[in-house]
Amino acid sequence: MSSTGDSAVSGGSGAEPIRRRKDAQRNYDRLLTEARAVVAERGSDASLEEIARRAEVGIATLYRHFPNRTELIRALYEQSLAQLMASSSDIFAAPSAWQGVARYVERVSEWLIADPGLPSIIVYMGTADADYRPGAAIEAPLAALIARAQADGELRKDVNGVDVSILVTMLGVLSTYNRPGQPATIDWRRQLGIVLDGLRAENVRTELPGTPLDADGFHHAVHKN
Amino acid sequence: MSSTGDSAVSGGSGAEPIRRRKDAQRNYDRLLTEARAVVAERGSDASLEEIARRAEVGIATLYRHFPNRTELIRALYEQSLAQLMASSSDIFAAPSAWQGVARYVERVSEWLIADPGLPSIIVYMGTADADYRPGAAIEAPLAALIARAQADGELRKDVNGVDVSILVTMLGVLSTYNRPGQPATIDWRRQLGIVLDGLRAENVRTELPGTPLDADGFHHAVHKN
DNA sequence: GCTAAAGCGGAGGACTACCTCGATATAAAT
DNA sequence: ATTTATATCGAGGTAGTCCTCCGCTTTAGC
Repeated sequence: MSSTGDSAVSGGSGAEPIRRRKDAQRNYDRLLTEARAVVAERGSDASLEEIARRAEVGIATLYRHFPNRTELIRALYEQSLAQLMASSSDIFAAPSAWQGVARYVERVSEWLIADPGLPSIIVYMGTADADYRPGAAIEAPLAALIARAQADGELRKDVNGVDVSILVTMLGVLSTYNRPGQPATIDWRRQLGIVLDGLRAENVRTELPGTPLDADGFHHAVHKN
Repeated sequence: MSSTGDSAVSGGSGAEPIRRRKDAQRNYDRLLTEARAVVAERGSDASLEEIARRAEVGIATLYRHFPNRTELIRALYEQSLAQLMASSSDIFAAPSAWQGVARYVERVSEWLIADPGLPSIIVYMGTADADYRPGAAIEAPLAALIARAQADGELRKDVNGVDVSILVTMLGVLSTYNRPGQPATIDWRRQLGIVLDGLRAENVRTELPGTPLDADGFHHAVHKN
């Protein structure tokens, strides 16, 4: 689900496809795959030696590819982010703004659910690497999408992009309760349906307390420091 | 918020108030308080030596009171559970079944939010101590309450107690994003409002996929083993 | 095939955590 | 005030982790 032949993408932090010896590339991919699995089980402070063991690679080899834990986690993070970006092209191309919002919630939740290690990875990146703003690229378009959906009278008017993102985060943590091998006992799409119904303008019955958090505040809260 | 003079309750796993020397009781309470704080920060596999350090107590003293990590976590768990039980008497005494459901969601979420360590503690108890069924006492009354709310036409008919409990779990994890000292940036009550609106029978617009999980399945999923 | 660069592996020193043991200190009962 | 059961403390053996150094192996270009 996450390791199927994307060795062309894995590597540099961006566009340059780093040239590596064949065996090195194999070990690099293997390390990344096992790291994802171990981090999913033990969190982002998992033992690097265990990751090397599972990848059947010496500990020094791990350190050759990733000089420190932060770089390893960053590689996992960027690999995942690239996948999200690829699969999210259709969010803003939805037939209606409301459907765009719905797709946003669904796609990002799906993405989080697919990898139980992601919450831990995201928090780690925020603390380790100062000013790392992953969602920056979508913040503005999302706000615009939400404004449109509200103008259309479909999305409730008392929420903003952060409120929606928090709901996504909540849905995403359900991945915690799915065992690695097992076929997912909790069907998060049921809760997704309930949440979506709660977001519709026509369904507003409860007045929400306080005021919505802004993007800065949310970033600060999630990427704790 | 959690350590204010309940030394009469702390101790045994039930009704017997264990007799201890005065200094021993003081250290016991202090250990529990600091353990809760450290577990909130680092999870249930936090360093026992750090807990002892913060409680300004020798490591051997910690082991005298709690022979192993499991007993320490269990003590935290039971202390919290007692608090929940105390504050939840009014759930089933609500004016209407729907309001009872709403109170259930609110009270339990409140309880989870108050202690960021709880999710970790609950999972740990489930794995370490085989067949430990905390919610057992409320399972049946909750199911009855839900049935009534559905019969009243207030709660959507396609959910069961587990669906509601999952939503509570989702709200509860928002505590993760509140820093210990800080005054809580994320206002979970906004998401609570959205979720409650999504639960109202009159607001059903989305058909929920699959079938709800039963209590056994939920217990299995949350208390992983 | 040969060679040089690139990669690999594991030992090892520093650190931290777990848990036990025996010596010392202290609360409380007479 | 004395005694004794209760508690406390930190050293220390074991084990796991982090990260580096350096000798050996393998790939890839000629």
